[in-house]
Amino acid sequence: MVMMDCCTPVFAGVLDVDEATHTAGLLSALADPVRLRIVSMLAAAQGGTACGCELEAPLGLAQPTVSHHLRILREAGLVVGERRGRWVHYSLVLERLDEIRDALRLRLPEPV
Amino acid sequence: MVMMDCCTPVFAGVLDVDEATHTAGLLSALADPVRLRIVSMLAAAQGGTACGCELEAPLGLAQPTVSHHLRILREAGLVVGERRGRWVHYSLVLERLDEIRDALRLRLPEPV
DNA sequence: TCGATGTATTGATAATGATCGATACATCGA
DNA sequence: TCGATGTATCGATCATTATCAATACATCGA
Repeated sequence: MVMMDCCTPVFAGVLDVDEATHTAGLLSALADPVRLRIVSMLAAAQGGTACGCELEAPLGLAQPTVSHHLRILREAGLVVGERRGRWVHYSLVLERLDEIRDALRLRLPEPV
Repeated sequence: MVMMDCCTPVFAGVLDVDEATHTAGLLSALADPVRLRIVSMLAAAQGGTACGCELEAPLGLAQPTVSHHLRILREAGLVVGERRGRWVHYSLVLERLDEIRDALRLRLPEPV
């Protein structure tokens, strides 16, 4: 059996660098155990909202660390923070989570 | 208006550390522009399969770098590699992608 | 067996990121 | 206005990671 060539490269519909970078940015914001737990805490909280001060103890992390993670989630558009008095109440942006799930729904080519 | 307390912390059903670490590991494997493009290339390739040598040129990366990314995808269970002669043909593990998408489907609490 | 080709590993380097103490900023109650 | 409390930023440190040259390993064709 002669094997001169590998296989025929057909890369139609492949993510370009910009699309891939954008999606990777969203995924990176979620690809951390602490931030996943924050997201699940916000999803489980009454009204889908919690203030940062509530997160430190269950996460077992210092306040600047929690603030750091909330900032990353905020800059990725996964959460929004609304100040109410001394506290900032964070809530999920479900549309952004849906966007991530949609980005992972690959369009496979038709079987030949 | 008196504001002595923040809000009532109710964190039932929150991801524990092990679950969060596992999901974060899967997400980290995808949270890279190069690896997202590799995944989309495999999804678009004939038969859902491509060999590593095909990826270097369109990605514009050196061979060890592509091999590095394929290894990360492989160790995360997102792709499998099958050697055929000199070449290793990689294909997607769609079940693993579904697992990620399912992990991002949050179970929101019932409205009160 | 030998040279060619595809793949994996090693080692080094530069960049990114997680963490926290210290500190500054914002808002409330008194 | 002042002290208390929640939040954000700064600076430093340590760990992780993306990249590639060099090299080793695997397989094919001759």
